[in-house]
Amino acid sequence: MRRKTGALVPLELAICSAAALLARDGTREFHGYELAKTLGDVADTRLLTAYGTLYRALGRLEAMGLLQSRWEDPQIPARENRPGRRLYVLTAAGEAAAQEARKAAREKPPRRGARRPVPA
Amino acid sequence: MRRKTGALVPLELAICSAAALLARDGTREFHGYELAKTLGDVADTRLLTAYGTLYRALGRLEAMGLLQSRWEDPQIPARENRPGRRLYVLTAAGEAAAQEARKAAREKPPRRGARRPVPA
DNA sequence: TGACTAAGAACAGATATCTGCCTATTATTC
DNA sequence: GAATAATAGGCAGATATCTGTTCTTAGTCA
Repeated sequence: MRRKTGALVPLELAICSAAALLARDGTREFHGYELAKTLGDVADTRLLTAYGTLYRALGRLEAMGLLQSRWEDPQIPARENRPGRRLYVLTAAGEAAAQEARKAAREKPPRRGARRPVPA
Repeated sequence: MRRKTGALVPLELAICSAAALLARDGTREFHGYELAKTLGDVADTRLLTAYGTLYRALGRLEAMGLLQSRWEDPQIPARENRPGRRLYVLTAAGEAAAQEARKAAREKPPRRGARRPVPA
């Protein structure tokens, strides 16, 4: 779907909002799989049927400069016998964009029938 | 199934033999997923239905000292956007044990109906 | 020879991330 | 208001490795 330039699609907004909440709770960095589970708890599960969708959204957000990512210290996954994680942080721009998008969403509520992703 | 102490079960023999062949072809180090595909090409596919089986066998072989493992340089998987690999090498003991096991297998051929893992 | 049992094999699924291909939806254009 | 173009979303599967649980079989002992 086309997007209004500068606007966030619902999933992207959900990610940024969840990231902001996590940060407020002391978890500044998060990884995709973790976020998926978090979103799954809080929001409409249908958003998370496909991980591919989530990771692509994360990639877009990083490309837009709203998230920043780095690979965790490789010693950790090796020690814990699990795949390495890509850790994301919400940037200041991301925080601002999400705030903006939430405001826009409040002012122009979703068309009836539209699923709202995450109530944050 | 119980094992005669010091003996190798068919899958373990297959792994050691494949490792020896790979080494002879210039690939001293290999990883589980790679080996699975190799075995799949060469041997009875039924051996490879479950990766779990293979990784446990690799773990046993390492515990026996017939294989040695290390995690590859973490820069590489990060650069190539893929999970990290655990790299194995066949030890001298492993080479000897495999030779021994092959000799034993030749001298006492498998009971009828038994599937032989890899002809190497 | 037959029952017992230890341990390997199979099955299922978790952990994390990524890509290719097709479908659905949205913003724009006419 | 309908047609078009762009792109997000869904589906499927690859890349690698690991663990819990159940099934099976081979070695051992009576």
